[in-house]
Amino acid sequence: MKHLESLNAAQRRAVEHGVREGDASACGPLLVIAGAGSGKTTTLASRVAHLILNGADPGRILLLTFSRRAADDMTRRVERIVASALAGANGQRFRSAASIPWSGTFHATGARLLRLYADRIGLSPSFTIHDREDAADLINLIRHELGFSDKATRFPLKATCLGIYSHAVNSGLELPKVLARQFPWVANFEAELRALFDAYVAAKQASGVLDYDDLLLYWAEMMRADELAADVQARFDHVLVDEYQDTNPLQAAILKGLAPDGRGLTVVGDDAQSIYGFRAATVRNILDMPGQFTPPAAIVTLEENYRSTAPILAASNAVIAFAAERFTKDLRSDRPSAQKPRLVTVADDIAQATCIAERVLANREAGVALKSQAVLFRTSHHSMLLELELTRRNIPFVKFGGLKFLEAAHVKDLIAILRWAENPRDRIAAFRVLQMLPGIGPGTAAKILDRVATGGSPFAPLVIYRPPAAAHEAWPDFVALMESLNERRNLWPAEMEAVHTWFQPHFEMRYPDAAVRNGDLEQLVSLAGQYRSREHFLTELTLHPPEATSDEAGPPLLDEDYLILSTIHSAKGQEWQAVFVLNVVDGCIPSDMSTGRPEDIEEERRLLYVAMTRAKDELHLLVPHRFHVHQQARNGDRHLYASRTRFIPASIAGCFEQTTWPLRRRDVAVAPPGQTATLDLKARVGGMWKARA
DNA sequence: CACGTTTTCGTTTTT
DNA sequence: CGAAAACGTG
Repeated sequence: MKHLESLNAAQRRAVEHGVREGDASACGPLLVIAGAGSGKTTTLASRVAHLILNGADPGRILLLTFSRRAADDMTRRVERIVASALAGANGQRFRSAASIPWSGTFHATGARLLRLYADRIGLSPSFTIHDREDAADLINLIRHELGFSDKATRFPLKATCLGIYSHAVNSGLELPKVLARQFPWVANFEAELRALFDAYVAAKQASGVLDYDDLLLYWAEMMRADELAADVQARFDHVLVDEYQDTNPLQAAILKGLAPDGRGLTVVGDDAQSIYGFRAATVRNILDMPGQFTPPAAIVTLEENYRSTAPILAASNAVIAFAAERFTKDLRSDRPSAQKPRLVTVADDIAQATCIAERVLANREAGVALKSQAVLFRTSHHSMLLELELTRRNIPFVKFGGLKFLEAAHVKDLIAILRWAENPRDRIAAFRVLQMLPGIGPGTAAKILDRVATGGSPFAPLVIYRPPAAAHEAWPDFVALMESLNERRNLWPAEMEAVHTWFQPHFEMRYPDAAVRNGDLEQLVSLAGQYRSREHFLTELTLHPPEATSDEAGPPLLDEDYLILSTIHSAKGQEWQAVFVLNVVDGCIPSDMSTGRPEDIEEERRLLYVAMTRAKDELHLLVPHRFHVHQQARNGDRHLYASRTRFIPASIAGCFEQTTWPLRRRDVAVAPPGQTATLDLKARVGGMWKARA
């Protein structure tokens, strides 16, 4: 068949596993270990297409991916492969027939199934979903109610509490173990935390609300109930999971429930790219997968790298070779190149930004579009200075990761109104909404909330409520809005317009910089038009928040050219011709936050490996010797010195071409590759007086 | 009890 | 430095 011709032998084995001519019904479990750039997406998409072409029903395939983007990408490819395999015949008809209705992240799929089965598991089908911030706010509320916020006790903050809870749920470990392993400094609060979590679960249930972890937890519980489990299993003939190295024990349990005997199960991943340990992901999932079944799952390993040049791959392999545990073999490339990846020493973080801006522009002159170049970094704020420099030079860019659009207070305000209307029991949404009115604070809001009924007309009691004097004027309009939303007097997305109109004056009153923030609201309103219903809009937005932010007002046009800025985590699965990695320095990679335990260090090493293996032709690792500490008084000039990351010791420095920037003829002549660069004092001294932002 | 001002504190990655 | 907690005032 045509779609198999372009695959190599291993890829082909993975694609064809268990499929006989015209019969895809008897596939045993399959594990595909897919090294970076080994054509993983192509292979997985080809397998799905192959299943369909051999009679599998696309509607009975479940495709679990790591992100929404990966899901979309995958389904597009499947459609294309199927269509082209049938070209000339009835390809057009197949294109739509090949779309995969059940594809998405674990969380989104969980939400969808839970809504479907809501009345059978005692959930309201109009449950709303708390994002990280909402969940933390609810925990905080309880933390205060239980009196854990006394100043003397130094009880963990809301985000830490939620982190502990989340880790316990996702890892399936007992609380003491979680505390000992991940949060030793608060281990003495075990009893209090237990009480807090108990009350937190009760509060969520009383509010008709699920948090991210619940989407997995309830799904997993559902798969433990025989009758429901059988029902869900019967929906799917094939279950395929991408990026399996970044799943956690809870997700593994769900998978086991979906395919207890492994029939129709395919998982794909690379243990060397496991970088979500902080979310309780564990490589054990992928390593132990084959042995879960009798007979054990078949294993196919993809080791041919089609992405990077040989020198880039050699350097990446050298970095990962130091990993404490390694399970896959080194990757091979057949793309020779004379150019080694560059290890560029710069004076400080300002020089780093200048260096990249110039190099990016030079590349573009040489014909490499901005879109084919990416700057990667460990943490979101590492790109701050670069963003300033790019803006100064009018170089357009889009930044992935460190999502801020949905976290903006005014955006959350608007969404909270919709969410409260959707689920009148959602306390956190209600709290937020009520306090937007003048004269209403936490106390009054709580009082009002007790009056909101759960029955047929939940907002009716508000009509007769007498608000504090300051809120008197705004009250009738507000109640009218909530009632109209509850009764769905306007169709979606007209509802959104109504909410926006009501919110506008309060918004202007509340935020002194309303003019600046207004664009976000308009964007939100126009975004609403893209969703079929209020529920769909709310769910999608919390589960798949817009992942990119741009330096320009609106989202960049598709045909525009822009540079990619991304956290390494968000760069997963992607590739670019030229890749720049910022701050390849101890304290940044590895982050000084996670140098405590050996496992943390190992994950940071894999992070660098992931960053490096994104590059096709050109890779620059930047090593600033000095950077400004960001936590200081305005105009401060405190800075600290850093040294090259421990993951690139002298013994493998020969894999890189070492340069300094700005490049001087002298440096090129004096420092042969493989030797540590000489200290560039001039650049340092010169850098001292450079204008700072 | 709301709301403005002062003080303290911590500080990644994301569904 | 910025967010969140603590404090003080009307």
